[in-house]
Amino acid sequence: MKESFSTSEVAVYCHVTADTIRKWAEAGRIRVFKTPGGHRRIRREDLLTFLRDNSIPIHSDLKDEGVKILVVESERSVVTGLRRFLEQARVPFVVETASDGFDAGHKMAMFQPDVVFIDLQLPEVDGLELCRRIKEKADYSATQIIAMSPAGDNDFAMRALSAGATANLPKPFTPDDLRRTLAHVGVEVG
Amino acid sequence: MKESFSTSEVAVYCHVTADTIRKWAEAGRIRVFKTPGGHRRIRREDLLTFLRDNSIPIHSDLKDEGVKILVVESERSVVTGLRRFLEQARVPFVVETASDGFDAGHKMAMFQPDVVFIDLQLPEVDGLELCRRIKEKADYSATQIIAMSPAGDNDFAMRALSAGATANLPKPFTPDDLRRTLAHVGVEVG
DNA sequence: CACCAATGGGGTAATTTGGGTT
DNA sequence: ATTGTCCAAATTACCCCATTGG
Repeated sequence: MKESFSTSEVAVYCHVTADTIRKWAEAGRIRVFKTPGGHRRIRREDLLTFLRDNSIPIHSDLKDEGVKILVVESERSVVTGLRRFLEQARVPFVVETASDGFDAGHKMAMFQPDVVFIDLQLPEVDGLELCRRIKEKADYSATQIIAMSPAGDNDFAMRALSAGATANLPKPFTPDDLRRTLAHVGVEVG
Repeated sequence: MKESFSTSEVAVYCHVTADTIRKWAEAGRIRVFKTPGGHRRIRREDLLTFLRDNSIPIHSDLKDEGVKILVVESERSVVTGLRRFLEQARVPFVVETASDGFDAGHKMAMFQPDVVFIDLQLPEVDGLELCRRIKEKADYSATQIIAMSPAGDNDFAMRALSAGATANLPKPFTPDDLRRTLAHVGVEVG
């Protein structure tokens, strides 16, 4: 996530030109610091404050509400467990769900999750194929996939990893399984 | 693509003067936000909503380069026929394809098509379910769905319409079938 | 070191606002 | 009731070119 912006970048978010941002900075309307050479930089935090103070719509690129997690499953069992765990661990997060291929594709595009949980035993959709589909898109090369296969089925787990999953989570899982798996995909827990 | 406009720019699209836009903004009729200096800005999205709500013709500058069409099928037969037809008819268009539910959902979100062709005999996906999934999202209430069922199968065609399709296109189809169907979903041909 | 798109400074032009009126 | 017009003051956009940043 970008932590600071130049005047012209801020200009886009504010729907004005870079010159106007310059004026605002000179007038002290927006908080700014300068590089040794004199170029202005605006911190993300300061930009957000400014946008909020002036009721200017905030583009989703600027928001940071925590880890974005998409759960693809048919029941709601994983979501509830995940929610409880992350709340207790005080990890900021947003969870969305999808129950079929269409929803999964739609949410991937709209929500741009950091982590995707995929139940490999979905009734309608081939979970392994879903892993491949996500990973084959360059935009999602950084997206972490956690495949969920029945506990004990090692073969299934291996196939998930070769289909593009970063980690495998047995199902059902303990809080400790979850902690370990999330840590493995780079989500700081506790 | 411009993402926001000043009052005078909006005035042109609405066929009134900038002062009138100002009044509309004050009256809360059109969604607006202000720069710190007090100048009004209207987001493209909000302008389009306003124009649609008031049945004001939408200038092509506000749209992108032609009718956006998404074709959901497994072979490439429909796309090639469609391309040839639209080129010959000199209708500006952009076509994208999807071959499964995931792709369809992803392209719907990224591409935001005006018209979606759905082959009801897809091997992996239930085309009727796809129609319902698209139509149940409020964002796509204006999206036109053209279902494609085997010629002669009236029952199939009827089910497609009740699932949310605007029109049915027999498969295989003639250029005239295509012209009629496109006209029916509001694409001006010839 | 050299490149080149981006930025700053300062001056000027064009738009926009708000309020009152037609 | 809605829209178009007028005005001065304020705000924003545009322009040139030396400097900076990646």
